[in-house]
Amino acid sequence: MSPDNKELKEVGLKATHPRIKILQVLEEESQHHLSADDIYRRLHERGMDVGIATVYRVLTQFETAGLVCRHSFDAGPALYELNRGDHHDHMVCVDTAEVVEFQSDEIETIQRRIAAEKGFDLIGHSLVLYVKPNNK
Amino acid sequence: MSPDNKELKEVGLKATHPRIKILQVLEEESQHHLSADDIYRRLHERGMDVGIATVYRVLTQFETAGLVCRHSFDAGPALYELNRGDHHDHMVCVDTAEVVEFQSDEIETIQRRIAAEKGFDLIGHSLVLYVKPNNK
DNA sequence: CTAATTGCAAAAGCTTTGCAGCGCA
DNA sequence: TGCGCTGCAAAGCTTTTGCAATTAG
Repeated sequence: MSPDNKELKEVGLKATHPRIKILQVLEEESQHHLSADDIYRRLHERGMDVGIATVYRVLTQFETAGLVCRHSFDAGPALYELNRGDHHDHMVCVDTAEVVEFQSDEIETIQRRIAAEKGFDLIGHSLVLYVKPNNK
Repeated sequence: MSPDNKELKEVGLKATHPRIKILQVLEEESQHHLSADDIYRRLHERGMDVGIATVYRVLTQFETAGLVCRHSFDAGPALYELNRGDHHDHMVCVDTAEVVEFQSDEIETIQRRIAAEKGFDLIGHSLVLYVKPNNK
C-alpha cells in the first residue's frame, strides 16, 4: 500500500482516487500554499477530472483530520498547505506575493500572556506580516 | 458645519447624506466592529434607505482616506471600525464572538526584527488571537 | 453489498460594477 | 450647472449543498 493510502486510512478516510491525487499535489508542489482552485487546475493538467466541489470537500476533511492547514490571507481564496507538524506563521511580500514562513516562540509566549491578562485562554492565532523587499 | 461634515471635507469627500450617516453609525455604536451589512441594517432601522452598494463604496472610500480600518477576521464578512489613530490588534472569543482589542509594542518590535532577518521591511500585519474564557 | 464518496449544477454569501438619475458645491 | 454620488439590479468570486450515480472495502 502506498504511503498516501496509509495516511488516509490512518485518519479514517477511504483511499479514493481524488483524495490520493489531492494529497500528491500538496506533497509535490514546490509552492506550498495552494488555493482550492490551484489544486483543481493542477489535477486537470494531470488528466484527473475531479470536480471543484470534491476538492473543497476533501480539503475540509483533510483540515479536520489535521492533514492540512487552511489560511485566509486577507481577501482572496483560502490557501492550503500540508501540515508538517511544525507550527509557523507567514509573511507575504506585497510586491511579489511571495510567501515566507517563520517561527517565533517569543511571539507565542507574549500572545499567551496577553490573552491571560484579558481573562482568556489562547486557543489559536492568525499572524500575517505584510512586507516589502528590503532594498539597501 | 457639523464635525462629521468637516471630517469628510478634510479627506476630499462630499458631505452627502449616506456618508454622514454611515460615519455616525460608526461613531455611535458601542460595538466598534461592524460589517457592511450591520451598518446597512442600522441605517434602515433609523429610516435611512441607503443601498448596500453605497455602504460598501463609502466604506472603501473611508478606508482609503484613513477614516476607518477594515479587518478580515478569518471567514465571514469584513468588519470595519473607526480609525482612532491608535494601532491595535484583536482577540476574538470563539464561544461568544466577543472582540477585545489589545496593543503590544513588544510584538511589533519582534515582527520588524523577523522581517528584517528574512530580508524584508515590515509594511503592516494582521494578528488575531482566538481565545476562550479563562475558567478558573 | 452498502455506506461513503463523487460530479454536476444550483445556490449561498459577500462584494463589486454598469448605468441612469439625483444632489452637493 | 456639472461632476460626483446614489440606488438598483446584475454579475463576480469563492465556497457550500442537494441529489442521483459511482465506488471502495
